[in-house]
Amino acid sequence: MADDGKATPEKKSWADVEEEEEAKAKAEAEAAADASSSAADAQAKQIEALSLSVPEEEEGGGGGGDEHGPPLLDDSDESQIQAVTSGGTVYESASAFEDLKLTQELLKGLHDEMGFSRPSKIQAVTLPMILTPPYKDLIAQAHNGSGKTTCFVLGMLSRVDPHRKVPQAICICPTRELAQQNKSVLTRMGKFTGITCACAIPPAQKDYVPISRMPSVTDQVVIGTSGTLIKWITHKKLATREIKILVFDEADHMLAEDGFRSDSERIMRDIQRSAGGCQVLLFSATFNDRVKDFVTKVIKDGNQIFVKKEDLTLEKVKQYKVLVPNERAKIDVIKDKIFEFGQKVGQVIIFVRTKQSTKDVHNALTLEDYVCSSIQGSLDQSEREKIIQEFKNGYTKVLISTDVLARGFDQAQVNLVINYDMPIKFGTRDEPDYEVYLHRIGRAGRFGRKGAVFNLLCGGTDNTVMRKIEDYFQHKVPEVRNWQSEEDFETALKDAGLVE
DNA sequence: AAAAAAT
Repeated sequence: MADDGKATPEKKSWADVEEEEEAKAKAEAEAAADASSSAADAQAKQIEALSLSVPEEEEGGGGGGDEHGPPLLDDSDESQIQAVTSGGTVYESASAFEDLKLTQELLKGLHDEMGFSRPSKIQAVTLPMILTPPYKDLIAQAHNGSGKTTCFVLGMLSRVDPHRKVPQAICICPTRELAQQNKSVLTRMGKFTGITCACAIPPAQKDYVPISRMPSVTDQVVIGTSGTLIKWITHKKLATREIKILVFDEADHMLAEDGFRSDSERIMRDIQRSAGGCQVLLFSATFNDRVKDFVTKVIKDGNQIFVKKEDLTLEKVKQYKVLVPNERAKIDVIKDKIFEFGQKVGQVIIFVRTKQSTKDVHNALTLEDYVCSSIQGSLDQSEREKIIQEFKNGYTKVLISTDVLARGFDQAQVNLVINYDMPIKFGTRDEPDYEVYLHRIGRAGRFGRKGAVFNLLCGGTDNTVMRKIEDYFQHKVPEVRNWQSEEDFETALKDAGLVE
C-alpha cells in the first residue's frame, strides 16, 4: 500500500534584438509612469489558484510500469476557473476531456493509452483557450510537473489534419532529451490518430547521413531543438508552409536566452513568411519579470496565465540546507547519506555546475564502488540516449547531471534532488539563477508527488546564494542540523514523507 | 569561470 508514485508520465511578427532592448526601455518607462497599468499587467490574468490540488497518494498494488492518470481535480468550485482573456472571449474551463470536442481517437489515447481520466487544472484552463477558434496565441505559466506537456501535445494533435502528410505543427525545446521525451508523449497520446512525429535533433554519429540525402519530412508534427530545426528548414527538408501551431516548450528559456532567442526568432520569421503566421503557444514554469515583459510584447494579443513567484515552489517537495565544512564533505554526504537512504526511496538526480564536475563526482563515487551514472551535453548522442534510457528504466538509481536535465525531464520515480553546486547566474559569484533552481527542484515531485531536495552548502557564498533564493520565493528552507548525522537526514526524509 | 544548441 505504501507503494508510491509509479510512473505517471504526466502524461501529459516578432521582435529583433534591438526592438527588444527598445521594448525593455519602454516598459521601464511605462512602469515608472504608471505602475498600475503597464501593458503586461493589464493584460495578464493572474490566475493564482492554479496550483494543482493533488489527492493523497493512494496507489496500491505493484504492477510494473503501469501508469496512473493525473490527479483528479477537486470537486470544489476551484475546478471551475473562468478565465476572461484577451479580446473578451470567455472560455469555460473544461472539467472533462469530453468537453473539448476531441476526436474519438484522441480521447481513446488519453484514457486508454495515457490512463488520464480528467484534465489537471492547467489543462482544464488552457485547453479551451488552445482549441477554440479563433486560435489565439497563449502564454501559460504553471508549476513544474502540473501537466503542461499534455496541454501543448493535445493542442498539436487536435489541430493537425491526420490525412495530410505534411508538417503542420512544430515544437521547439531547449534540449535533445526534452525533445525526445515530448515526442514520446505525443506518439503515445496520438497512438490511435495516425498522426506521426519527427524528432529534429542531431543524429548519433553512427546514424549520420548528409542532409542532402535526407528525405523531406512528411510527419504532421515535428519536435526538436532549435539548431536542427533551422537546419532542416534551411535545407528545405522541413516545409513551414502549412504550419498551424508553433509551440515553445520552456519558452522563457527559448525566447530570452542568447543563442536560443535568435534561433527562435528565425523560426518564427520563417513560418510567418511562408505560412502567414500561426498560433503560438509558450509554456514554462518560470517567466521572471524581465522575460515576462519581453514575451508579452512579442506575443501581443494572446491569452495569458501567470503565477506569482511566491506561489511557485512545490509544497510537496521539501527543501533542506546541508552545511558542510568542505568540498570533500559533499562526496561524503552523497556516499553515506544519499546512497544510504535516498536511492532506497526512489531515484536521485545530483546537479553540478560544470561538465567536468559530472566526471569528477562520478569518479569519486565510482572509486569507492558506488554505482551511478552521469550525463552532460558533450557526450556522444548515443551515449546520452543510453544513459537516459537506463535511468528511465530504473536500471540506474543515481544520476549526476549538469543543467541539461534541469528543465522538463520527467521521471516519476525521482523524488530526491541534490544541489551539489548551487545554480548561479553566469558571470556572477553569488547571484542565484532562480529559474534554474526552481526547475531543478521540480525534477522531484512530479505531478504532485512527494519529494526532497538537499542543498549542499559550503562556505559563505553558498549561504548567500541560498538566502537570496529563500527571499526571492519567500520560502524559508530548514537546515539539516548536522551533516554527519544519519538521524538528521532520516528525520528530514520522514518530514518529506519519503520514509516511514 | 558556462549549460545548451549546431556548423
